Amino acid sequence: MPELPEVESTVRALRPKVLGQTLLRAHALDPVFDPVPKSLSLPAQVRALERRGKYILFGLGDLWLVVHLRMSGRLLWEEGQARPPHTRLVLEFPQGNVLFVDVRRLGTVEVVPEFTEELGPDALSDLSFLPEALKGSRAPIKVWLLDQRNIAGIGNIYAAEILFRAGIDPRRPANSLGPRAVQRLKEAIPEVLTEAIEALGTTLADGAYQTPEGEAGDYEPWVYGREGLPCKVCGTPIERIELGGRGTYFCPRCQR
DNA sequence: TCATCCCTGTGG
DNA sequence: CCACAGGGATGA
Repeated sequence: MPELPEVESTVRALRPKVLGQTLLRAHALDPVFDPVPKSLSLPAQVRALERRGKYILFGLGDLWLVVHLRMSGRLLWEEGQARPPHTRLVLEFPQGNVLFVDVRRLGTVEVVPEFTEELGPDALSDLSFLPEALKGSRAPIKVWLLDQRNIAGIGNIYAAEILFRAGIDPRRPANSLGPRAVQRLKEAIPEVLTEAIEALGTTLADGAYQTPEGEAGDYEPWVYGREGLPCKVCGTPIERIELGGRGTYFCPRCQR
């Protein structure tokens, strides 16, 4: 589910709840996360809450509690005793709890002294590296955008949305993009991601994603998940192909 | 660079 | 029943 806009929305909603607050206890409801409470020295004050790509980092004393939501994870803020199905980990604060909920159990929570993931520049940072970086790869541009070592934060929904906005066929090799296409891509990335953050992300029909306070995201994809439906710009049916093992949606007329 | 796997649920 | 799902690690 969660890509940069959903993760950023999650962090923004949680920051005022937990920044500077004291994590009193951590409680694993899934044996996979038993090591987490043990490896923390509690109570500890939350000195930072940050997003790096799609990772969420809680700064706790000298340690980082690192969360990756993968496909179906989410963090909820719960002031009562409610424990939704598939709650895996509870972080207890004086005024409420942060719940890590994850149906598919692909998400990860780790405690580390240092964050060492090898991530490319954040998708919302300065993108002037793009032209040179793209020259070095023959991978389809959509596959390139999904590789977090190239650029961090873009996932399957927004890769499709960004390439639609930029008018680029997702199958084109990265190194085949001319200067004008690269420029459009460079502009489309922050435009799409910023709009999605303002909408609090994308909540698909299954309703799996919600903000920590239970709100749905309002972003409405132009192409993602719209196979066979008319392109909102030109009316041509949206196509679905497979790229890099993932479903890939695009408008064959608007994207070349 | 690809398929495969991790895991669970839903929809066709 | 099978296909597919917002992500990513792994090994061939």
